[in-house]
Amino acid sequence: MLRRISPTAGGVRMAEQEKKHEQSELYRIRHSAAHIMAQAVLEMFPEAKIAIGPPIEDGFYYDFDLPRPLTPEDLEQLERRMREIIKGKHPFVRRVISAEEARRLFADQPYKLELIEGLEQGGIDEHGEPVDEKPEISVYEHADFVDLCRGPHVEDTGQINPDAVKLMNVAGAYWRGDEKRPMLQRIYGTAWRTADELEQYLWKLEEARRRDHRRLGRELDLFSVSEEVGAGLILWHPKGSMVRKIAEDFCRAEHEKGGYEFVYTPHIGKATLWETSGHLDWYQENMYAPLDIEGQQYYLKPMNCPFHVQIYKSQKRSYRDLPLRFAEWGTVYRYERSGVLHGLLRVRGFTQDDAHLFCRPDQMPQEIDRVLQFSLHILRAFGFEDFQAYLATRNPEKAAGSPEQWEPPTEALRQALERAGIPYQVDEGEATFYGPKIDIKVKDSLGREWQLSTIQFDFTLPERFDLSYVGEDGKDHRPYMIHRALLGSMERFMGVLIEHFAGAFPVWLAPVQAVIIPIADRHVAYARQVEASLKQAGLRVRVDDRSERMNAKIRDAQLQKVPYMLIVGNREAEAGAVAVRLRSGEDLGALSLEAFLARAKDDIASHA
RNA sequence: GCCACCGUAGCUCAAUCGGCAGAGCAAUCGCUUCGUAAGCGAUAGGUUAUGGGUUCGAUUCCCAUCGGUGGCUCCA
Repeated sequence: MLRRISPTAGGVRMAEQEKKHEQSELYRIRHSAAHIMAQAVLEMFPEAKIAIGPPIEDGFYYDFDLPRPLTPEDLEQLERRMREIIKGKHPFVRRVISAEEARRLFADQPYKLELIEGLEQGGIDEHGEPVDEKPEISVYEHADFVDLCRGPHVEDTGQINPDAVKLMNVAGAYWRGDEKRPMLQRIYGTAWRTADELEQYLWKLEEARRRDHRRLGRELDLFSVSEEVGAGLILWHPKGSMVRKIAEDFCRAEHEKGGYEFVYTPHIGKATLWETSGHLDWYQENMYAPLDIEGQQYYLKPMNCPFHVQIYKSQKRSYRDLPLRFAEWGTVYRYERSGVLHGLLRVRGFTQDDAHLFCRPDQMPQEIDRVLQFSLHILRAFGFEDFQAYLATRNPEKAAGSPEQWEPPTEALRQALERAGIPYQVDEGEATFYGPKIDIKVKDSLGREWQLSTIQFDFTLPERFDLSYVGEDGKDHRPYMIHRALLGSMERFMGVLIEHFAGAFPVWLAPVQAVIIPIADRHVAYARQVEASLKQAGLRVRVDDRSERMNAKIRDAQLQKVPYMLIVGNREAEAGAVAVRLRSGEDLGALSLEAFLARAKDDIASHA
């Protein structure tokens, strides 16, 4: 899906980039392929109502209102027909027409009529998004198919490579993305310049399937979801827990070095707390029904902030105390509609690496800079190098406080991004109800973007809870508050990590760092000795003492993506050595225990 | 939540038109003791997601519920 993007303050104008993108060959190929597909669909279902069909990242789609659900066989047939149309080399002809004429042309196409309405009035584009100027109405025609469209397209259908087009799948999609409007059938397709590019794209999809954290979660015995426990609730197995624990321990240590203090808070709180915080006003649809405890209503927490605020309020604070940074691996519960749940990436109960920063207004810019840098430091430690930031601004529909109140913090976040020099885009109206925020997305090894860190300014809670500190002047002042999670949630982060590394965690994170493989039973005693000394040195090792052949043990360790396989037989036992095989398949040969340990410690320290 | 598809042994998947539910891997028990990706044999494993209906007969057809997959909407 193409993201709606706004111009950034710094240099690069996104609108221009978008324009350039529209002129690109792939854009025109995909846009044209969408028209050709619509033609094929109309031939199959003359009564079909057509909606919109834009190019998207990696392909295109078109939405239809059809008399019956499409089947995979339909897709094959449509694809064959598309190839025929392509071979016809029909020219695409653009025509600018009046709204009158457009209405006549699309008289039996209600969705098109609605689009024409929007174009005519100006101010609304085909996605229902506001645009500045009133556009002219144009149609593109090829063969016997005419579509309301602003273009651009290829010159004729022959410029599309019939071997580089493929229809992928059918999905439901609301007309104009509005769940109150009709559900249409969306056909997704992909199109490229060459058959080679198509093949590469399909390979990438296959690779993504191979790395799917749900699949690896089962194969590597990391986590599971039990139908009996409930959807969206994660059970962490010992190996997954080990990875998560190491990640958490590392982050805790960094937080302590970074000036944070750890706190623990409960999982439920009284209704009055959530009333004061504003969650019952703004966030109730994501909260679970209250529990009744001796006639009082308690809610399961969807966020940790009100609790941290209470800790702040537990004593009179001086300006000398600030900034205060309270951190907690806080487990929260949020209602998510069943259809959105997805492995570890979208769940109903999750643990945030949460923290709340309380500071004086004059400390604010510095505090934001600091947390931004800290966030990048943590993400880099886990092997992420590519970042993209999003500045989310006030949503007039869903915002506490006045626009004037929002202005300074929004500007502070923007300036912090400028100073940090990471690329960012502005997401208009995407903020939470309590303040503007910066979201940081990382790119994984397949180039996919994942949202992890979030840094959210919060000017409402200090007011709602009447937070104060005593200033130099002896008077009470209102502190600023920043809400932040760096890995985001441990569940989502683990999911991203699994996919990023395809389950082959770097040594420092690997749940089992080395498997010791005795060649025959008589080598088990020596294997145990090796195990003992490596454990002594802090390594996570196991002996595979099953009555299996060495080959089978290597294969199993390999499939479990264990970083080191240490083969021990007569030669090693005599020399006090281990024969080291890496999961890459590389054979390092026999190393003394000391030499192996040095190597392992090196890999661990460098996060390799 | 909505649209489409799906749910058979721990996992991956078979089972013709509605006619006795099967294989590989994993597990268990033996045998085997092996030098860089699967040694051999035997055993066990099922209310075909759950509940209801149609039928002489349902894994197969229908309905409901639960769960999953791909999207939409929403989101850490």
